[in-house]
Amino acid sequence: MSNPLAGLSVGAAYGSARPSSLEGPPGERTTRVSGDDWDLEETKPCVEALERGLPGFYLSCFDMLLTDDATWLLKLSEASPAIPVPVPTSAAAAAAMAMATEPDREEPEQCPVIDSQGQSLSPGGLGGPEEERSLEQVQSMVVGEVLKDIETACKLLNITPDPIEWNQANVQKWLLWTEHLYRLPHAGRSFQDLSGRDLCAMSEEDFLQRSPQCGDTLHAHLDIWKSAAWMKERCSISDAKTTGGEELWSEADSSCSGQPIHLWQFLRELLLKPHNYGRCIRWMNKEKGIFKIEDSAHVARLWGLRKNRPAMNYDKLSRSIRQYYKKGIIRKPDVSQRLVYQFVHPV
DNA sequence: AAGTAGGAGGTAT
DNA sequence: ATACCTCCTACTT
Repeated sequence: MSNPLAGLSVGAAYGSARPSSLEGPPGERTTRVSGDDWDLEETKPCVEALERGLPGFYLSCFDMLLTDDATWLLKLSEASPAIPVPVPTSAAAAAAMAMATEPDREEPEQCPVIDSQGQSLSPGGLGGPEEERSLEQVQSMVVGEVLKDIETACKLLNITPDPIEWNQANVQKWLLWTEHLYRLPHAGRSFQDLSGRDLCAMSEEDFLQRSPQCGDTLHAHLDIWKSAAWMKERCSISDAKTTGGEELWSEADSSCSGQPIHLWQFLRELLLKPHNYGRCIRWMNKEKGIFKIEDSAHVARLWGLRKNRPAMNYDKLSRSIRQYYKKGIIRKPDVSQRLVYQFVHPV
């Protein structure tokens, strides 16, 4: 309950943390293009290492990311002097998350999940509960490490965590940083004239257009930052809630209720936080409950994150919305517009 | 191309 | 049974 990250799914990033028997449901109709993206090698040892106290959790991928080449630092220092040496503690986790958040790249049918809805704070019993608990530890640890990394990067680059606030120079710094961290070819020039807001509005295709080699990777990493901003917001809200008591948020936020969240609740949560999600979903007429999905892919991704469904997309999300027509929860407004829906019972 | 609509079969609780 | 998730076809914008 006080865990601000309960209900947050980073399970996708650790796709194979569950036994392989869960790898895919029987009877699925399409072939899984490639499961490799969802299998972090040596996950099991990693989890075990975690349980033992963790040092070197990310080591298998970490050494690859370390480098003594510091030329990038020189470039960066032009913009922000006196920078400490960065230590990307959770670079591997971030990379894994990048894969997970990248929308529909390969559409894995189903990947094993860490169910973050299960409020399994049950005392460490045997077998199942124990495993559940350790998976939760993994989850929150990954989230924590990713947030920490981003915080470090922010201090280092002197930029804000939320990409939307970046100016052109900030964007360049972030690009340089990301390119260095993940050894990507330089593409900064292709993004020269863009603010953070521009960047956030760009689809993966836009990224690829500007940088065919690594546009997809950059887009995925930006997604991590966006998601992190989202998580951070949740944290602060949760903290505020525990100190401040029950108010408006508690009614809207279902992440603490223990019940699996419904899609309509989730959409309303997003709508109630325009500061964070106004870019992807917003009220057109709050009184009438009419809202517009501005960025269908992003909303779908958020929903997939929340439900541990990495293969979620707008096609599926919208199908679920359409199931609400019959139930009288959501409908199309009288004047039907693309991506515009209406709550039948607005609050 | 992306969105809309709804059938059909599947999973998880 | 409920609430999706996934896949699909047909149609519209």
